[in-house]
Amino acid sequence: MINPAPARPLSSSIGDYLKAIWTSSETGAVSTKEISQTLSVAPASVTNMLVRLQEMGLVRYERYRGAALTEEGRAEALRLIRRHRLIETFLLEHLGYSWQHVHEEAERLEHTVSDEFTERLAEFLGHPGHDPHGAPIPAVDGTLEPDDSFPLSDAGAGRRVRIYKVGDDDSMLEYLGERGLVPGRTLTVKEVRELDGVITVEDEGGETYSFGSPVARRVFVRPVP
Amino acid sequence: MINPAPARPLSSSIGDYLKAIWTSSETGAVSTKEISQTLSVAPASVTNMLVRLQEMGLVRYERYRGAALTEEGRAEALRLIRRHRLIETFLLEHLGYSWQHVHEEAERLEHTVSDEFTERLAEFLGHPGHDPHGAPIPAVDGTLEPDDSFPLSDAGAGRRVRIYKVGDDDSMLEYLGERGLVPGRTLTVKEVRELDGVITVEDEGGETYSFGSPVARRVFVRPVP
DNA sequence: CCGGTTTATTAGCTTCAGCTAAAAATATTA
DNA sequence: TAATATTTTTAGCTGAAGCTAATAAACCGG
Repeated sequence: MINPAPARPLSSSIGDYLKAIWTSSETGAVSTKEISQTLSVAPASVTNMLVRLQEMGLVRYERYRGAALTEEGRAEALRLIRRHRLIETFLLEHLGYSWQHVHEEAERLEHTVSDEFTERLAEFLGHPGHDPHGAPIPAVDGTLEPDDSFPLSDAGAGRRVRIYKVGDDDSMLEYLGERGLVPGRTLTVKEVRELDGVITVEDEGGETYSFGSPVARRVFVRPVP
Repeated sequence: MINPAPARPLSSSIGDYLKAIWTSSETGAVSTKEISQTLSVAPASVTNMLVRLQEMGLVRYERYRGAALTEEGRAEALRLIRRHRLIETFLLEHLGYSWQHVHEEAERLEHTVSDEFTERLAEFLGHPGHDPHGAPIPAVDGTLEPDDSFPLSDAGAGRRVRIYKVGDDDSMLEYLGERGLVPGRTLTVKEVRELDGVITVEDEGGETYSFGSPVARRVFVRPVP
């Protein structure tokens, strides 16, 4: 069975939990506190919800030990992320949204929209593989392109890299967008200054730019062969 | 103040009540029963909600006497209807939805979408004045084109009429759409049979069609000068 | 104008998803 | 390792928005 719709439609907050867990679960289990912070919800509420999510089979959870998604939970999270990214793409490319406003709107819409809407939208958009931040869009069958990118701040001097995606922090996006730091751009790292982490890069036209580490940590790149 | 956004975002069920009241309020106050049926909700729940809606200033309500929208309630209802019809237009014209599926999706989306989304979508669609059923789309300032159409079943023999809108009953829409009974079409009424209410019309190409009264009551027309 | 039918309301309960405050478990550090 | 700090859980509450069952008002036919 590929990507079966959940029996009962999941409430929007359930989806928020799944996404939050998915996002911060690169390293195993996720703590109550972490979830509570991502969702701006009291820790006690998180505990509560985790118990329920476990009963629903979406999460594995052990008291005082944190939570992780089950296969089913992961599938549901990826479905939401697919929706989110497709919707973002639509808002940015067709409705002229600014990067600042997209995220919030997409966040709300992704919980409301049906599978039919999602797939028709995908069709309308020409089945994009990435959203405009460069983040890969999970496929209908729950497949997600492996992500081997790393922060620009970790690239050594002399490296040639291509921007893969940019973090989706609202104010940062605007800043990066204005400077043309968008996915697909190829840069050569000229210098990484030990002292303060300032990194200097050169674009294809020979222009050079310098960024502090807060920026460099939010621009993800991959090596260019 | 033109169309002020409500202080707190209204929950989706509140919107459902407002729309339900608006829709069945051509003749003054709306009864608890009527609302209860439109929304498939127990009468007791309706009473409950009406009290709250009154406290919020969206509805005028007197025990045992029914409810009517206040100016504020009406404005909110029209805002939702504007959203609904714009969304329907998008789903039908750009995502290739069938008339059957549009309504449900639009119903859910209209509660989620922001004003910004609505207006950007209106822009994207070229600020249409009517949705694809022919129903007028309320303007941003809450203005709604007066509707002087009447059911085809009430048009006397010999009348020349233009289809203005078609009822949005799901199965009916498909039926009508297949026969090209869409808004804008001009027809001449040839005969209205007393006995069973069957009405025979001729289109501009000289083709004739006959419809029983269930259909004829759902096709709204205006006289053609 | 009285009695029955229909429609509305009240009272009291349920579920969801949050909250606070207090208690318990785990982690850290002196 | 003991004391302190941090994190997590438990217990119990809140507010929406629904529900049922019982009661009350309004309407209607004889």
